[in-house]
Amino acid sequence: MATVDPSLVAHLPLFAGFGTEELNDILREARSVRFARNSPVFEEGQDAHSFFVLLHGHVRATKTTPAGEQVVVRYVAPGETFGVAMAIGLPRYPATATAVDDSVVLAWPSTTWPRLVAKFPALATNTLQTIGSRLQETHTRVVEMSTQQVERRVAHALLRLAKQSGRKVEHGIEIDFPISRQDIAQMTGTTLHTVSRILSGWESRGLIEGGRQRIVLREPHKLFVLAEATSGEDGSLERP
Amino acid sequence: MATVDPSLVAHLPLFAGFGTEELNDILREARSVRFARNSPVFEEGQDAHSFFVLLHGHVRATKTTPAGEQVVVRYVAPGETFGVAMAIGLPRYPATATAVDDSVVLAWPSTTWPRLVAKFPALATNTLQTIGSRLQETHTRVVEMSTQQVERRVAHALLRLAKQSGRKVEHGIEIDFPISRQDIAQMTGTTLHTVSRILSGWESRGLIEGGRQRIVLREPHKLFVLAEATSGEDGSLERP
DNA sequence: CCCCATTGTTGCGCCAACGCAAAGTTCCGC
DNA sequence: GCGGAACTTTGCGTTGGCGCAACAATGGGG
Repeated sequence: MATVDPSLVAHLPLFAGFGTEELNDILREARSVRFARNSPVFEEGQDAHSFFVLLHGHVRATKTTPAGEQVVVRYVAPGETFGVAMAIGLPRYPATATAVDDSVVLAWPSTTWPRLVAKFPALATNTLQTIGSRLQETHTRVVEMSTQQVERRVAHALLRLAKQSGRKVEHGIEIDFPISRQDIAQMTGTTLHTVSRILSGWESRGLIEGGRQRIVLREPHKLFVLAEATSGEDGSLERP
Repeated sequence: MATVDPSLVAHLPLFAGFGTEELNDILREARSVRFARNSPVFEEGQDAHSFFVLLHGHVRATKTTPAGEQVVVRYVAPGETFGVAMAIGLPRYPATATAVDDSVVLAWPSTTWPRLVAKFPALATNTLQTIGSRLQETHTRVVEMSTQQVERRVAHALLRLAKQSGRKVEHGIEIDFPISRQDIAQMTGTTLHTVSRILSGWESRGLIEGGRQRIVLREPHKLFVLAEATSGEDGSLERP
């Protein structure tokens, strides 16, 4: 069985502090799997057979409510771990993971986790930090949803996506995977229609450039100002 | 210095799988501290000098926005850990912790964490599970805020508080610590006024019984129905 | 015991955002 | 190259919940 080149993953947070020797030991247990665009990596409620590291592409994690509404939990960028349900004590995946672009992942059977952790305790502390960061981010999201109105939330979402998965293009920064208005709505707790209206507005103001499942930030700084605007009162500009 | 009786904490998730011997080893590093009602345990932005286990009382964790709005991150019940910033790699506390009732905590200097983890790797995995659960809960909250309207969110919040810190009383279940309308507003992302209106409505319907910083659930089941009510009721309509 | 700060209630006007509807646009498979 | 599915835009009417305001009730401190 051909294992993955350790140098490809040595820099990942999950493997911080590991040497080539140990990495090989860990990588031997993994297999690399390809997922075509729009195909599911795993589904909410399935038992958590594997945990993953994304090597290439982008993966979207969503939760579905009993009423059938979907909410985007997060977007996974290359290098990040996902599907670590077992590590946090869940027998089933709490969300659905979908490849939004052709993607390549490393997959470990969940059963290997306890053994790996026993042998390499740093895996647990590294994962603890990763999950901790995610908790922080999710709290930030709660705070935003509690205190900001939709336009600012959308601005924050775009800036975050650009930071995480932005690609420099001629006229600005393009979000490096297909993302629809609907997706953004599900990230920010609003509706497709409201997002569309907001983005249309921004496009006419030259802040962004839109397209089908495509967004380019042309004026990230102006977006940032919009996102951080202290609603208090600073005699700023609104509504042309 | 008198150490804490191991039998008092042996059942806590943080110490799952530990024997008396090991517990004494760990407890020797801690000191027990009392906080009067409404006094701060630590403040957002302070460096994370200690981590804690709540032995008695109740603690509220809040984040404050640049604009000065507060959001309640969670309520800590006896037996839970809090202030574990250092364990998840944060040099400063990401939130403010306030004793909402006279409380007693066990406090370890954050510097002891690495040493304790090195000696007792189970601490890391136990904490990983705890943080994982919190991440789950926070995601649930995001989903609720994204999809449900205020009344249902408030119902959920009350039910959760009752489950976590409810005390059986003659006429129902009372939330076991002082909690204001404002607090509930900050938990659910709405305003004091809206919460007050909702609770007044429920009180006149006999669902709850209110008072100053006091809430008794008289008809938890009816509240539950309200919280879970599938208003739209379809079952399947959407395509990712 | 009384005062006053804190907490809770409620009426009223308003607007951000939703829901519905309908049409336009882009992409993909056949 | 055609047809349909998926995605996007935009107008319009409605409304949940916010903001303001004024008042009432409660309980702790002096």
